[in-house]
Amino acid sequence: MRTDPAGPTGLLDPLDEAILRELAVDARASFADIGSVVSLSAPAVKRRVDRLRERGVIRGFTVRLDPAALGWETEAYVELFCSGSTSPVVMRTAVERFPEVISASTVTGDVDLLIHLRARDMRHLERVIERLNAEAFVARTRSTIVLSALVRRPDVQGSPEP
Amino acid sequence: MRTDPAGPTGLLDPLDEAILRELAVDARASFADIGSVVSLSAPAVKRRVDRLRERGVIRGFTVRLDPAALGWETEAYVELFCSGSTSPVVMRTAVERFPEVISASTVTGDVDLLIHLRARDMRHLERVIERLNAEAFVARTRSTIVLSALVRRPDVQGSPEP
DNA sequence: GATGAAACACCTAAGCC
DNA sequence: GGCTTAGGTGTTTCATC
Repeated sequence: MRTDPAGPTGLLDPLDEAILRELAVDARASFADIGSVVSLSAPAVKRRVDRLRERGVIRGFTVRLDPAALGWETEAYVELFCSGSTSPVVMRTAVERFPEVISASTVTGDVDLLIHLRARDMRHLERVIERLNAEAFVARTRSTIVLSALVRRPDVQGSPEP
Repeated sequence: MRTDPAGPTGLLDPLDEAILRELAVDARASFADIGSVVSLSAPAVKRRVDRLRERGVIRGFTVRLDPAALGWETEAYVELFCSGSTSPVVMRTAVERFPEVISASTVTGDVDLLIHLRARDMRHLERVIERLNAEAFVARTRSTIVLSALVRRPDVQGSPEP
């Protein structure tokens, strides 16, 4: 078995890190191209990528889209205050039905659920907020509209485990 | 020039939409595989993908990583209240230096800057918040820690235009 | 203007050392 | 981890509609 220099902490081999950096920049890069950057042969890169997928470090590969080019011009955070003690499963099921939702998390503090979403325009956003407010478990909402995006970096894109 | 069924609104051809859906699920899928789903030949798919890249709809392809598997277990939102009228450029420059920051946006409301970040653990998060607080233009911060991620969907991953 | 078939170069994947 | 090879893929060209 291969010695894992990362150990149980989840830290990675420097070569694995370099490979992930290249894949983050261009996930369709060939193993040979990645290999020439990290000084490894193509098969060696493939083996490491396969292993990273097996380990669950790599969840998959996806396309980076420009939402504005697709007509999604409005971005907002909507905080949900829930009535009584609503279970996370109920929240998740309800919120998942909205294609506008990018992420939804239960959080510490007054707010029960923090939602990050995109809408085509303000009119669309208004309708989404109304529909969120209409959910049975939602007591009230508080919205914050994004004025300008200063930093945008890659983040996890896989669905959370059930 | 090609007739754009999308028009100036930014909406897409149904075939382009289908191709983007496939790429969102697996950005390393072969053009032939995508073609068999959308009923197009591999060259036709490639030409459409090339055109989507030229148009800026596709910004690139990236890897989806599991932060927990990489040792990033803590996720939080930090709201920054800025002293006086700090320019967005100053905010951006300062915040960009933090590798922990996933996104930073100027927003409506009391808060001046909303930051989404990941840290290895609570101790790490605490240090990041301290460092953010130490920035010259930061009056105070308010933090919200993510308890559990209910929904996580792909979002833009390209850097915002300067 | 867009598509599909074919040709070639390149890459992936699975075997070897 | 590198090398080799067989099969698959990306990319270009060309004819067709």
